[in-house]
Amino acid sequence: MPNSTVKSFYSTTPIFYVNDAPHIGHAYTEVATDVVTRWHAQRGENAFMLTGTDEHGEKILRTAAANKTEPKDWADKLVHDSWLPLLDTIDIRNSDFIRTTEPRHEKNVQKFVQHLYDTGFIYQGSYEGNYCVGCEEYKTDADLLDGEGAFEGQPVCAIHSKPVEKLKETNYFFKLSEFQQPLLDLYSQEPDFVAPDSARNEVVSFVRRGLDDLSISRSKEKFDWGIDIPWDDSHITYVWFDALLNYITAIGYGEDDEKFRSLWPASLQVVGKDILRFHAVIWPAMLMAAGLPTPKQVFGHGWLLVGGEKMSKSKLTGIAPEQITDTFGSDAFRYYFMKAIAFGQDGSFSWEDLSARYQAELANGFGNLASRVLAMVGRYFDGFIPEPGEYTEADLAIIEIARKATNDADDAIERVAIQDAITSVWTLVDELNNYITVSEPWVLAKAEENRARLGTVLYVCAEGLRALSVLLAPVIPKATGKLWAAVTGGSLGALDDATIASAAEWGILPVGAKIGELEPLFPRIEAETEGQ
RNA sequence: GGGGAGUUAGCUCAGUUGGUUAGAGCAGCGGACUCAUAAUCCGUCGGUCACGGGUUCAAGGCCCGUACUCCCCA
Repeated sequence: MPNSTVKSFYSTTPIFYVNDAPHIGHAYTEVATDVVTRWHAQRGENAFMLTGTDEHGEKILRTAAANKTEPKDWADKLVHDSWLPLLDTIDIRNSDFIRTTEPRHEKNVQKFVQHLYDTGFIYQGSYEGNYCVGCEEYKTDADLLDGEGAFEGQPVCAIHSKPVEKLKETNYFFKLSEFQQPLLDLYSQEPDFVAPDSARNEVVSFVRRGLDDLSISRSKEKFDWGIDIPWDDSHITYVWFDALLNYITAIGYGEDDEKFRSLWPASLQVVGKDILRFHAVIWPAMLMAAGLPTPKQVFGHGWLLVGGEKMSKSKLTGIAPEQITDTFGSDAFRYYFMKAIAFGQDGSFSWEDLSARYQAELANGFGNLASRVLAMVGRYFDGFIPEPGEYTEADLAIIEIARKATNDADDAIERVAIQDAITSVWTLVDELNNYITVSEPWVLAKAEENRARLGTVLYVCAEGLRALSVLLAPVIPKATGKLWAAVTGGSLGALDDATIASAAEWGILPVGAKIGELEPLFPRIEAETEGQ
């Protein structure tokens, strides 16, 4: 429901290459984008998150053939068997899911390409080079190695170790070279366009060295699984050119101007650092050529390292997200990767660390806090939220911490510093646990004259839980949903409707509300050797 | 060959523009407490900030070099 008076926040993830097997790297990108987007939604903004699948290209055509099926059927199967389930596994709340084989995409990619052709940014040329089918791109000599074994004497792709094919074709080229200066201007005028700084530095130095025009078509003689070049049906669009355009075709480019204008330019486009160049160089150049605004920010995040190495299926360290969620749940998955790793830097994953943080932070820190507070409200006040009396210094300190945690976390999200945001929120978890110990409600409960004080202490605790439900909802939506339901007892409506700002306010929980039951949010996990 | 990032307590990491005795969490050790998922709270142990030079009144932070790790480009 686009509303012009409400700020919009449009975020994107890269689209999954449909042939890949989902692993925690994919899930990591999705979760990060989802957390930031949910936070903006919780602020009351018109938040829209896009993800999807990239389904064109020679490799998919070949895989489909190897599986004795049509490429579209093959992609259908993978989307439904792998990618949609992945989003469910890690609790992603995307607003839309674009597939590059959908008419809304194909048709409007053609419009875009035609527009660039008409305005002279695309021209015909010829290209000769060594093509690697695995990479789906031409390789320079430096990318090639001498073949070994069966491929003795042939140049092979350094990545795939398979022979490259010598190809010469007439192609259409995008005048990327004309955008060197405009891109450099963009980077300097909008320093946050590429983040973090390390990524920005790489991009800037790359563009400073000059840009070559980019081949954006492939002859159908080779394969024809792609989008036709509209004025020349002997060519199809190069997969990357096709794929990048998903970010605008999904939101109405070419056919729904109102929707498109309400969301574009994107606020945040999250990518892994391996594909940063496509998103921070080629993509903005394409948009400039078409006269469209560039996204506010392209954020390149780091790799997940397993045992010190980049995780990949070929190194057999690829980990399927369900391996983690089956044992720990989706909330723990989301929390762990967001809290343990500085977003933007490489980070190491280990089962030991995951397990330790689950136990120490989620079960003992947060989950147990919820249990002890609700148990005391139940035991001492029959489950009714007590009335607070006059606040002492200790109470006011908690109120202030809730306010500060909210503001600090909000600032951190603005910088896409997800880890910092959670750390800020966690100060409230820790301080509440501390507050309870110091306030000793179980001692107060022993003497009737302390009844008022006991009520105040537990009201402060309950309000703290209310604030935490809101602040942690973007990260651990399932657990906070249960906690919210229990602590408000339905007195404050839906958690989704509670704004971030309300977490910084005090005294919102109605006195006399009946709390609900709460099962342990993060039950202890006995087996410590899971995940082999 | 060119460029970028990194190397800080057993582990994972913070350390703004250089400025008092280098921090956190976890793990370890000692204690307190019992509302709670044997949870919580307090205290404590622990670092020649990769190595070698240099600039400075002052460097984990700046400069030069070396080693190792990773990434991008050619």
